[in-house]
Amino acid sequence: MAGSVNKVILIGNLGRDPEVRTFPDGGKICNLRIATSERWRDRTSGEQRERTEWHNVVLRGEGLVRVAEQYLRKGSKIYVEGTLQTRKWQDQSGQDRYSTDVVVAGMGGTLTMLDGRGEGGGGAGGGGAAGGSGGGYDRDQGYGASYGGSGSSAPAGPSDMDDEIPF
Amino acid sequence: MAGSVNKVILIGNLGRDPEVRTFPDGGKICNLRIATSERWRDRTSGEQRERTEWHNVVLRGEGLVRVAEQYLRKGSKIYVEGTLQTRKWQDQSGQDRYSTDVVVAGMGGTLTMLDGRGEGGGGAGGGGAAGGSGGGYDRDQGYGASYGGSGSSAPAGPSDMDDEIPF
Amino acid sequence: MAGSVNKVILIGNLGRDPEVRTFPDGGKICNLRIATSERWRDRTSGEQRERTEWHNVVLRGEGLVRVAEQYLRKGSKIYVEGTLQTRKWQDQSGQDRYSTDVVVAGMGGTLTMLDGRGEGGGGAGGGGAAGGSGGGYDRDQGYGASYGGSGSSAPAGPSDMDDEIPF
Amino acid sequence: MAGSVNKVILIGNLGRDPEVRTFPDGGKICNLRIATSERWRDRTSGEQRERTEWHNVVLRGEGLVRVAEQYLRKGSKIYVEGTLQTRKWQDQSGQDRYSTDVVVAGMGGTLTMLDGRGEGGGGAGGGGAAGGSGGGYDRDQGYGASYGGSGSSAPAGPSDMDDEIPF
DNA sequence: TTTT
DNA sequence: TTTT
Repeated sequence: MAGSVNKVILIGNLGRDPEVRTFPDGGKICNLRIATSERWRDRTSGEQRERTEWHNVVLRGEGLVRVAEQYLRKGSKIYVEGTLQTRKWQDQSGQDRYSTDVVVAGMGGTLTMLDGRGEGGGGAGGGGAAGGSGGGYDRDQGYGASYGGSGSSAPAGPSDMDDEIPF
Repeated sequence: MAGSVNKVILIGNLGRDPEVRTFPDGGKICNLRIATSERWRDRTSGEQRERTEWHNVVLRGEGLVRVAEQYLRKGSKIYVEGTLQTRKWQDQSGQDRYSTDVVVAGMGGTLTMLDGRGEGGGGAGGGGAAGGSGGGYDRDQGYGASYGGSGSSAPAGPSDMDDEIPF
Repeated sequence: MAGSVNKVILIGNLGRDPEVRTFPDGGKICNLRIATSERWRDRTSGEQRERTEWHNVVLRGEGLVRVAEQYLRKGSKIYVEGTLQTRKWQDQSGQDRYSTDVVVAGMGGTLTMLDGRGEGGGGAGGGGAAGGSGGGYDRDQGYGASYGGSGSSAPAGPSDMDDEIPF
Repeated sequence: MAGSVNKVILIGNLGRDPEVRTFPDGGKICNLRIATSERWRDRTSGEQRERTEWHNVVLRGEGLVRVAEQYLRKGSKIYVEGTLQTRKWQDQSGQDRYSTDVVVAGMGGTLTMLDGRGEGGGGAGGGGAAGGSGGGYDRDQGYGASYGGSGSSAPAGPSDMDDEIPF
């Protein structure tokens, strides 16, 4: 089906430090846990209510992962743009289970830090944008999934084999 | 946490007819199953690849539900804007399970039909927008979640006279 | 044309304090000047480049204007979601001129403050969200254009009890 | 300012055929004129109102331009995602003038056709997505700005020199 | 289970 | 100038 769009935009804070996983082939992904919350006044009781939602975010692509490792910490506030993906897995008893992630990768993926100057909870150092640099993870808006370097002009460099990666 | 955003934008087709549930208090919700798909050319093999993603969409609010009942059918192409929500439930064995939905409701929720002229598979009739219906489910962009009830069907309260305001 | 979408999402900083205009009928709008900037590395020279874009943002609706007056200052970082609107006017010589604004109003409009805790440059005080107010400018996500007045401050009509509904 | 976002999302119809401009260096851009419209019921009069907004959209990057040339026609319905850019120019009398465009290019830019099957008004032929074409303008979602070919790993291939191009 |  |  051409003509489809699958886009998620989140602004929230990390509930814990980023978790990076390295695969045998050297590929890496990074898992983030992001909280968003909404507040509203209850129509009937007039009380203030709040609800926090937790999101599993997966960063793919060396540039995005490196930025996360260097600058993000528990508490960091970020903007991410990615796609919704539900993956199937099996629990110990062999039953099918499903988990839905926000995958930030490739051309449509974006990660932007919103903390004043790269603090967060740990001391990510650096600052808003690319900071260090040398890496080329600067782009359109904030850090983009621009794992440029290597000449990989494809949308999603190392993630071509995503299908095979049991992240 | 103020300062958060939780937004999902999908354009896709319904995999089946909308399913409406009515609650004891008369409230209704509507469940949609929407497919999005992405295509890309594999970098190494050069082959065309495709992956379809299925999304659970929940419409809340009488206006949205009515529009879905009247106009949407299996195959309908729509634009929806909503929020990500993961809910917890228990399976037969009492185990915790989680499901993630795209909830279209309230002020940030939008549903817009993208089919040429309100067909779909069944014969939704009508067309693009809500049409008459006297319901006031017309808004900013397409059908909005404007269960304003009280007659407040206008886009922006005091701005009804925007045309006249030389801002 | 049903089936259209006109949406702008900006995250940036105010270039100056908000400017509020009051109309004879008591209505108010607020003009903001927001900067976004992109950075990229020039492909040929390898130099770091930056380009700043300035946006005219118009807030309509008493809730949004009040929030801006109270909490926003030059330097404040905000998220806004609105629509693109180009208006025509005439310069002194009677020539047609056009200006394009991002209008934040109505149901699709959102303004969220992203500063740590409601500072900005002046001392907006308060914090992230609507603060006390009793005004109902709290909503789905951050401050919404919820000039509902009449008591309809809830996110989604019948879904007030969503927590209890096992949908 | 790191940490900024500048994003426009439009769904609308072309008011006329795409207009392609070729530069001395062989680079191309394509200008589109897209209509979006909103409908609402006037709160006081109860009358149905409608307002159409016209947007100038600029496609940059050979892939996007080629897709536009091949498949888009007056009347085509499309989804575009781009950034807001205001450019300054001088009229005959030497006065500064400004125009605001939605620029679709680079990594954040997306163009997706929403017409049933690639019709439009002329006979764009083909269909929804890029289809054959051997061009590789298929990506994440619909046609992406995947000016792959030439090994240009940069966000916006030929647009590196955008600053210099008086488009 | 949709669409192309 | 598009669309409904």
